[in-house]
Amino acid sequence: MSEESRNFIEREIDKDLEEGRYKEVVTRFPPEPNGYLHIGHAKSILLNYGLAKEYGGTFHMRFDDTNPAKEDIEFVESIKSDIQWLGADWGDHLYFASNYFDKMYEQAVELIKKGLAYVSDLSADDIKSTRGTLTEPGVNDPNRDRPVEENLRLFEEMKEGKYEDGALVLRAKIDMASPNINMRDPILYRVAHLSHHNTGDKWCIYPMYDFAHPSEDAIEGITHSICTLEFEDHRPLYDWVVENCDYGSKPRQIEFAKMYLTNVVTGKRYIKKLVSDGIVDGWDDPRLVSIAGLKRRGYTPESIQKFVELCGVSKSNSSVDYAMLEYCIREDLKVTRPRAFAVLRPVKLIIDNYPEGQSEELVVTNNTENPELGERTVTFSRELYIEAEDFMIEPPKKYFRLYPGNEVRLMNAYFVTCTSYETDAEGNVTEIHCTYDPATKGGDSPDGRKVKGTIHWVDASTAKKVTVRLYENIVDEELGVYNEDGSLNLNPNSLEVLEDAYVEPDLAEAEAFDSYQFVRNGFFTVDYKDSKPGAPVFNRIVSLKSSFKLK
RNA sequence: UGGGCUAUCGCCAAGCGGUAAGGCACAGGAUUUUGAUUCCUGCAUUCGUUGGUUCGAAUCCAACUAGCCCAGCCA
Repeated sequence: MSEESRNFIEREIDKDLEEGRYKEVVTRFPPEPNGYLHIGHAKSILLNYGLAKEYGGTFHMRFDDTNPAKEDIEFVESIKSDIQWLGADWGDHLYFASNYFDKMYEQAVELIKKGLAYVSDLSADDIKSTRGTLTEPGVNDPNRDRPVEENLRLFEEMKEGKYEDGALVLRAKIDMASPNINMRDPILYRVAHLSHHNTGDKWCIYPMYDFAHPSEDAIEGITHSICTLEFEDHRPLYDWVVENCDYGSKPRQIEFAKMYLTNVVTGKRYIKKLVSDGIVDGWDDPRLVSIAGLKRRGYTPESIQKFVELCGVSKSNSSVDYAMLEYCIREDLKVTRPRAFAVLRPVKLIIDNYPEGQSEELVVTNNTENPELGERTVTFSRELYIEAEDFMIEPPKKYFRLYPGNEVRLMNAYFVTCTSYETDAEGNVTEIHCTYDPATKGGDSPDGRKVKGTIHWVDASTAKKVTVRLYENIVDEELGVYNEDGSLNLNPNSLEVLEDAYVEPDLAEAEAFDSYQFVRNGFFTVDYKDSKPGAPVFNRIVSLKSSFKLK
């Protein structure tokens, strides 16, 4: 209700529209297909998509595939599906930078004709050494004044494959003394005899980012090219290309700060190593913050959309508290998913005064906050499983769950009073005995008697045994994933597998990605990778905000 | 050190010359058949620092300070 405040990008766009610089808004998300998308990309995707939608404009999906050395078709598909899953719909606006190679080549030729670009035979080392430093200007390339005709001939020969990789490059003629290093005659094209996933062997010269990106934007009629802060220094060059080439449209670049998250591994280098070392089981391991990982962990697109919204957009480097992401998924799942009983660390509860062999059915509400989620029937009988932590032999102060002599409510069922318990040789509780009050069916006492504790349970005669995985973020970034000597510095609690958890029988038939709130245990989803009908694996998406902790 | 950018509560973030929004986190309290949720309440006399302009500044000016980015034939 109070979103009158517009971020700085919206304000810029408003101004552009008012002043008539643009008539519409066209944005794009331009990943290079060289890896998987992570939570940071989600911000860029949703920002670009959201802006287009907000202004009734168009959103383009474009692969910035100008460097075959680093790219792979494998990533094209994964990126597309991640973006689709996130909810950014590009309609039929799917593009590949490589499809513009002809147009870019034409414009490069035009630049040569205008005397704004030249072919250089300097080696990579020479180009580097003549570029100057942060404080000293560079010196002019000896090829700088090569006649236009000769430049044209050489550039065409570059295209025809007459030169080895690295032999020649096309440079823009700008200013070797510019304080902005990007403007010191940047390279526009390099020779690379590489086969491209889209254009095959058609090209052996490829455009550099600084020439390709503004070209792509202009060709597609992008109005607002929104990118991250590190490209701020490139904007003068972006504008130079837009001004000096004739693509028929003039996009403008606006930069925003990347998003970082606390308490997660974001470094691509680390993640790659974790994957290749087999520490995690792929790019979609639920402990990672890749889009695929978050999806497998059970995060919903809606929760990520909300997260991005909540974080906002600015130009100051920031690192968002991971708790914010957890808040968003709780907020979403809380009212959209049914709540069910699951006992993660079971201990048997026997109701001594409940007739042996008897069983009854209880109707319970799936989500007390959202009646639309309906009701279900659960069975109740003499032997149940309850959470081991819901019973203590010697309770501390303020513990109001089960202990000898205490009465609690079995949620949706009856009041029970603990009468005795049994332990094994090590003193672990193996069995708890109690008596129930038949008059309290449903969980209310007709005599108005109150109990302080309510615990959840499953019927031992019908419950299904399942595997539950409790994930933590894989590591505290400050500790580093790997130590300097290469040894692993892994959070020992990053994955805990519980083999003998029990759930209500219906949950054993759950479909992949179904998610549930397990009463007092948090939010879980069925893992699509490992689950089989009748023996699902549940991943914990997020735990509840807090629970009773012993001192 | 040259250039570019940023600095508002533990973490995000509004604010754009008229006297510090909001969210997360946290802490109290109330309700509760999830120690969850919900519901109240509290949480920056102060906006990186120091000066200046002004009746009035987080907002304008100046000088400092700190952090991030740039010297790939990567994007």
